[in-house]
Amino acid sequence: MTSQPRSSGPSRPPGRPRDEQVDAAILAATRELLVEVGYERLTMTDVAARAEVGRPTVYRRYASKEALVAASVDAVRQPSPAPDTGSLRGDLRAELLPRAAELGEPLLLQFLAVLLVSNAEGSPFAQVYWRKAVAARRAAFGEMLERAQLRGELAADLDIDLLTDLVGGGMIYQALRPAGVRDEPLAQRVERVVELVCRLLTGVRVDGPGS
Amino acid sequence: MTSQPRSSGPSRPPGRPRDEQVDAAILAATRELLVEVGYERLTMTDVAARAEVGRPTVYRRYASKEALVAASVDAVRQPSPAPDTGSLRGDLRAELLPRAAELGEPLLLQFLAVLLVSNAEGSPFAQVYWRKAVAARRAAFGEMLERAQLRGELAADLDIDLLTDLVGGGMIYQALRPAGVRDEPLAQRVERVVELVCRLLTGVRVDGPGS
Amino acid sequence: MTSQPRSSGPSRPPGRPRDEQVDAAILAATRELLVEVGYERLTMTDVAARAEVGRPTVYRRYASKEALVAASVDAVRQPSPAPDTGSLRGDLRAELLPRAAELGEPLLLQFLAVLLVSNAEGSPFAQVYWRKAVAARRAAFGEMLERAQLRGELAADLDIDLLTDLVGGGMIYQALRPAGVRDEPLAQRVERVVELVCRLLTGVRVDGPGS
Amino acid sequence: MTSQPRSSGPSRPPGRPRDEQVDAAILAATRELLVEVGYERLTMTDVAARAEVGRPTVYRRYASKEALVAASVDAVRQPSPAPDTGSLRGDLRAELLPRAAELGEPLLLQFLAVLLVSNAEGSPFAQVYWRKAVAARRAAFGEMLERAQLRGELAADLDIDLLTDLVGGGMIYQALRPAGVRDEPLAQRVERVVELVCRLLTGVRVDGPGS
DNA sequence: CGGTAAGCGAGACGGTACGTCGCGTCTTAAG
DNA sequence: CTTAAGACGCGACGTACCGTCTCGCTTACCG
Repeated sequence: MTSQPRSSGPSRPPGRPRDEQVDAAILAATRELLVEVGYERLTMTDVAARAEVGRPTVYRRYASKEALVAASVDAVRQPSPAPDTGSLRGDLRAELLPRAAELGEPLLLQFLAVLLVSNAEGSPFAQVYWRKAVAARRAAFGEMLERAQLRGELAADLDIDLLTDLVGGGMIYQALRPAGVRDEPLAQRVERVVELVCRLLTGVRVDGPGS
Repeated sequence: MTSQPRSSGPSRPPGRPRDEQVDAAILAATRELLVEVGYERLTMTDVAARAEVGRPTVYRRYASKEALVAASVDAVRQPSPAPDTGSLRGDLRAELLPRAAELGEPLLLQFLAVLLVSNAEGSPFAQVYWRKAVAARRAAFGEMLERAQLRGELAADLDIDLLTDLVGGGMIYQALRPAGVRDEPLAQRVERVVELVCRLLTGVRVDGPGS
Repeated sequence: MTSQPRSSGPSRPPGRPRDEQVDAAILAATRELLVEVGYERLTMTDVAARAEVGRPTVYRRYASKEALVAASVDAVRQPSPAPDTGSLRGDLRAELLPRAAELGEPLLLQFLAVLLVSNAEGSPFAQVYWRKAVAARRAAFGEMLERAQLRGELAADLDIDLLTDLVGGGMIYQALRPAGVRDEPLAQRVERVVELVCRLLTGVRVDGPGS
Repeated sequence: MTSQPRSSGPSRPPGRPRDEQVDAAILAATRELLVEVGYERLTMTDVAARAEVGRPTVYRRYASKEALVAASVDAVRQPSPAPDTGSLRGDLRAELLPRAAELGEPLLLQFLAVLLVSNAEGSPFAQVYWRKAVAARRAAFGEMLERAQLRGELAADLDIDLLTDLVGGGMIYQALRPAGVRDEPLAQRVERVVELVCRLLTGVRVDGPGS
């Protein structure tokens, strides 16, 4: 395969090609350090050292620390389709519980924080990531809710985008509460949030509509 | 008797007391710069320069950038009691709309981001702030909901703490969405979230489950 | 004695008089630290602390570190008359050997170095001290040599000022050679220098002028 | 064969080599500032600025101000052989007058002072320099005197090492006397010292002891 | 198969912020 | 008016990290 006759295509650029193992090592090192020390205390020098790579080799791939971190986290997210279990309750659980598990991973949590800080500082990277990764998830969630509306499980005039924000915010909020303040495991807490959301969305009925 | 050391009382410590104008100038400079350049690009040197103060004078008060920022924002929050308008809907609006206005201020937004980053990095400062500032707000909100439960406006078995998370997360989420992604003014968007929350909490039942 | 009726005289200035014990403590602390850590590493804070005195109390007496050091060393030198033993050799020994002993004291050595550095930097303090302390010693030495000339022990046309430089430089040079380079005790070495000076000044006569 | 590491030889270390122009610029800047403001007022920041170099670049080469100054002066001294004119008088003049000229240069003077201060503070740098630079000069001077002894111009039993100290001290003393105290140019004064030394060493006997 | 263009590890470079320390001045309260 | 205590403005210190550069070497392709 090495002497493949060009086949056609964009005709690989001249010179030595980039080492893919280096690519992987850099991203892995970044993720590890991100979890271990956090964004602020992560240094390019440390990343290069852990990846057993020269510092310029990192910069050849990513122009800045911010870009490196973005890429390292981006690479870890894999898309998954919106669940379709047939019931709103089932869909919600199928969608949100895995999401909660992800939030429990320190890497994603860390990244979330970075995203927010960068965002607040007007970084372009935040917007890019938001549109790319967050928007997809939101769209899936939205479809899920629309199906529930079609089935009549959910009030048809509820603003789905708004609802998505509410549920998403509620979920993320759990993960961002400092560990020392939380009194129960994240997973359990999130489970209860999911239950609450189900109750609210399917129409609470406090003491009957009769009054 | 003349040399009696005032017996009890706080009896100021010896030496020149700290200049309160300096205190104020440092906090003001920090807030300004936080808004102008953001947390990462804020430097102690710049803070000192803007406050027209020596750098060690800043460090005398705050051991680190993190502590400085925490204090600067902390000083800006003033407590307000939970509203009591007599109806859940009125209370929610009275409580949440001012909160939304605060979120619109770049300073608080910036601080929120810092809080999250610091938190993820295991900083003690995040926990302290959380307990001090956030917890008070949450308690007020909780009382508000409890009154609604007593009045029968809200299902008595709803977990108020959970509900608080959900609403709080939904609110904050609005503020943290990158400006470029938002399509309507923050205030207007939040108003709609409040409406949505009202509908959910008071038991939606738009067209009945029957149809 | 405390209630002495003013006696008369220049009518003591108003207010609390300066504490003379403080004066002494400051100078003593300075000398100790000068010997222990040297001029560069000596700090006003340390001096004040060791003297158990506030820092401004030091500054009230001495405007700068340089002035403090000058005063501290100055206070240790006491004048002594030029010896007059009747012979050049006796006078030289009587004058130079005590001087050598002084050079052995770390304090004076340290001060000498400071004097030189300050001098090279054009400090006024160096000149003042030079004129005050060094000049007196030089004058005494000069008188000694003049008496020797009158007695005919010393060539009458020798430039005494020049001779003083030569002998003085030779003496100081001994003290300034780094301890690690010296191979015999300072006192012994200086004794031999004195002997050499005596031989040279009284007119060496190698193998007769006849040739 | 292609990857053979050159077998023996110095074989440059990996990485970018140090910029020799930077080396030179730093030393030059140091010398200039040393002359302009003196040792105490010389700052690493100023050196770096004048050399148009980052501050860390200076620290990469010299761990401290002391080491920097040592190197900067060290680089300026070039060895010269002991003169051999055939007569003690000629040799003395040939050796000492150039030395006096050097002493007239502010740089060397400044350095001399630093040497002394550092020495008194127990710095290793002083001893190193002493052994390296001073010892060589002393040896040359000693050889010169030995030749004079062999020729019978100088008493054979004079201790040459001691004599070297005496003459050296006398010379340096001239340079270190504060400029404001000196009344004639350094060069002229030194010339007279040389003359005096010649008279003393060759056995003074101006008008005989008889008169 | 030798040339050439790029990748690579290493590390120096200019710049900038950090957090500390010392200087010399000031502002308190106590005497 | 002196004293002890200590805050203040200033500015240097030595360190760390950023992002760029320059080395000598290696690795692929391309003629």
